[in-house]
Amino acid sequence: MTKDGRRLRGLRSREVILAQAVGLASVEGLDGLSLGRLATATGISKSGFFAHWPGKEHLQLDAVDWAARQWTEHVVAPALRAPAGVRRLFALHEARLKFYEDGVLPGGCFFFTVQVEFDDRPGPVRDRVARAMGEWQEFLRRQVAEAIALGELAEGVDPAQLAYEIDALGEMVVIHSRLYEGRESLVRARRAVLQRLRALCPDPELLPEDRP
Amino acid sequence: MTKDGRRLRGLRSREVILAQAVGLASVEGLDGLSLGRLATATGISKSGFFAHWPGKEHLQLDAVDWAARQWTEHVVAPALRAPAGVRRLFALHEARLKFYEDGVLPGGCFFFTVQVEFDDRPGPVRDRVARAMGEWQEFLRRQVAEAIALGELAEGVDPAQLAYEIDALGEMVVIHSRLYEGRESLVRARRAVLQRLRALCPDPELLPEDRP
DNA sequence: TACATTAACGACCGATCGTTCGTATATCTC
DNA sequence: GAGATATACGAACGATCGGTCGTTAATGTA
Repeated sequence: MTKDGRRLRGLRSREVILAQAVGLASVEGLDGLSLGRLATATGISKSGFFAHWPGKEHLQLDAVDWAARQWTEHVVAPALRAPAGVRRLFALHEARLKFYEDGVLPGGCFFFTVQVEFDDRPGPVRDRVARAMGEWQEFLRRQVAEAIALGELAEGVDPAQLAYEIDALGEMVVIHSRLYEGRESLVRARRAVLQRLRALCPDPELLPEDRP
Repeated sequence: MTKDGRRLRGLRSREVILAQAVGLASVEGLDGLSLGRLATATGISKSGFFAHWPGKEHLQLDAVDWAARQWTEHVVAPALRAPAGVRRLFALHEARLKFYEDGVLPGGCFFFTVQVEFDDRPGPVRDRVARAMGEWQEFLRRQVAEAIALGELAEGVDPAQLAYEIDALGEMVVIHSRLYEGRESLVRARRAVLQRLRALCPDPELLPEDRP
């Protein structure tokens, strides 16, 4: 019935604005991103934003949710196609590296930039970011725990500790690869996790070889 | 001869300004830090800065150098008191963790914040930051190489790879510990490196025990 | 068809940004 | 002591910030 009405058009604008906001924020941060620049980037007037959000902060909150959804689609969902256990764990790590390598976001990683920006600034945005990242880390831990339960990782492994290390190597790529060009950082992060998992896995054949 | 003359007073002001700038920048970034706030924090008028630097960017460059000197004094120098090899390598990691734990800088780590801020923004500040961080990583690699040369690490170890992993675990602490309070992140980063080094070291007795 | 809602705009607001300028004064050099 | 130099200031600049307001027009609802 509705052809291209006011409501649908509004939803589309919302989507365009949020996508641009997440992309720009991955470079200059959610607060560093000014409404003026977002306006010129989207072709929508500054004051037009206030038809969708009561203020900048609400737009920021929605941007965080949008970025979380994007992360789920690009990283979590593809990895879930791998069989549970150590293979899914490594697929998760590789999907993340691919996300960075493909340059899905111009700044590399939205959450990385935004969390550094807000970690010392209490408020709703910080809380939302912390929650989203907490859920991701919890998800990582659960994958490790599942691999242990399946007997695909040594029993002595501490899920939280291993998840922490894998996450650290993933984050480091964002830092390193942006400051020094080249794929070196990607290769190192991949090798580090692969070596670690193969060493802890009773059946290393489940994982790709270390030096193909 | 000079009691408390213009020149000496100038040097002191410079020091006060840079110290404050580095502290504030560790929280809100070098660009996020505004001259107005720096003025109220130091008690020196905004326009007074221009007696020392021709513009904000030059102040930022000096702040990077100041932060690098601080890092050398607080992290590198103490670790150099440990004997070369794997002990010095681990002392370096521990000195870094202590730097974060002591809260020397209100934002945790100057270079971490600033590099995220500038990694997508070409210019002299970015170059200076990249150089300082490159020197630090090169220094780390040399410590690994020396440990191998001394026979304190297995021969197959790739210095760049191991240095990369140690650095990643150190950086992760800044992210993690600021968003989720508590020392958990410090403990994990310490354990991860300690386990890794003990596993690679022919004489693990050189290093502290894993679970004291 | 009548009326309320929604999307979007341009003009404008006070605050803050980095920066410039003229000025005052204490210190260094000669 | 004279003149140059360095430190620091207050006032003001144009630009940009997030945000308000009144308005227009297309759409949704009745």
